Amino acid sequence: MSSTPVSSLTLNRLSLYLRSLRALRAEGVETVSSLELAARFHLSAAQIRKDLAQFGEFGTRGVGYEIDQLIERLSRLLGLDRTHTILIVGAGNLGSALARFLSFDDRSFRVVAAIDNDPAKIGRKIGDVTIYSPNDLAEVIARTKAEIAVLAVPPEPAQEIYDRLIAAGIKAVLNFASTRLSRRDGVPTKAVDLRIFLEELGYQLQNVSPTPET
Amino acid sequence: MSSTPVSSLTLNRLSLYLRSLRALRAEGVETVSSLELAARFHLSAAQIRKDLAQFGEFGTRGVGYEIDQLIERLSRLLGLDRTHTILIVGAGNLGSALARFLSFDDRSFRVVAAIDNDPAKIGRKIGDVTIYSPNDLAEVIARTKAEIAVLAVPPEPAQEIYDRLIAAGIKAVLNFASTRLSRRDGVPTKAVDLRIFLEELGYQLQNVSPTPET
DNA sequence: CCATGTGAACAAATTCACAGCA
DNA sequence: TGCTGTGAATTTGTTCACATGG
Repeated sequence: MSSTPVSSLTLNRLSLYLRSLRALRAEGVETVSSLELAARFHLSAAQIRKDLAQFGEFGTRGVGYEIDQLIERLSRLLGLDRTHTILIVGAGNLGSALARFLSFDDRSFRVVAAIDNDPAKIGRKIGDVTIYSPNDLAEVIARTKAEIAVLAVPPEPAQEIYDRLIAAGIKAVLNFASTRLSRRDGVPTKAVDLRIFLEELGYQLQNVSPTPET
Repeated sequence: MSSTPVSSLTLNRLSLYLRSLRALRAEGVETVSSLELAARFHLSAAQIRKDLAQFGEFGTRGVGYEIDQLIERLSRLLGLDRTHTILIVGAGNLGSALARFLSFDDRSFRVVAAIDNDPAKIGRKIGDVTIYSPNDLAEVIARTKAEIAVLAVPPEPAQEIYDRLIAAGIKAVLNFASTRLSRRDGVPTKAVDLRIFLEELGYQLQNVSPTPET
């Protein structure tokens, strides 16, 4: 099915385009050109066209893009037309916040369970989400059909837990632990390292006014 | 002072190198070559050398890098040798979690205050961090000398709050609101969009086993 | 002799500019 | 006519390979 492997950068922009398009639709706009979209949301027109063109011809020359249709197509492309189930691993401060935060109001993502090794937490709930013991990991994943694990545990046990998650059938991992995981082939894994973002800002702060970064 | 503007990519790798070096130092290692560092932490040796060389000659040929010295220099470079003060803006789920989570045990970053517009929260604390009213924004920033704002508010008011923060003297912003901010020149601003990370994984999940991304 | 530091080759991503179609 | 879709040019980032110096 897939022709060229799509880069992370492109994918992230598609999410952005989708969000922008939804905003326009909410305003009742029906058609938009790459130029309008770019001007409105601080993007690059040429890039929008390049990104979209990778997946087929979405627009009509001389007119632009039909918004509803483009939203529909991008949603399908990103897999947002079905629900992805999320398992929160580590119900500390960050894990709990993510459990609530990622309970978006839409149909694309749903937090189905949480795991924590603190006996005091097991059986309790974060909003609608129940916390289970690591002992029940495999059972919980099987029962809830959790696909994506959000790893919010300390760095030390992260690798071991990662391996166990994959052994138990998890299909993708979003890793908030500040440690480099050796990744399992075929399991998309994305690292989000909050400390590194801060350090980048720390650097920029010292260096008066060089080009601010994204 | 600064010669070439340093890319975000390079900067983020420097943070990674620093972390790796600290791990080595904790093991009592005193000297390391780019090759050893690369092998140990799944990095590229040539890239380590290129990245470091941007900032002067750090190593000695035939030997490698003296770990303590390199840690010292990288810390200084990234501005980690002094404390950066953080203001949490929005004390909802995410903001509160970040307030706790970013209270690292080291000297580089310190959360000094939080802001929220919910009257019920004002005056209360998240760990050691007191929550203040948006009305006191300027006063709080002046008193605490907060440099970095961590924006964890809903998308709608994000732009307005961002502008107010900068008017009140904030020097850098880490933005967790899922909205594109029009940024103020000279104020480093970094967006962290959790939704987009998930959507990327959502895409990869559909597309069986193409190259997993970082 | 050995690992750094670096120019030169390569690869990836972005921007330009225009041909071609509605 | 106007905007898409795209090859070509450019810029940015990474890897290679080696001369240089401790």
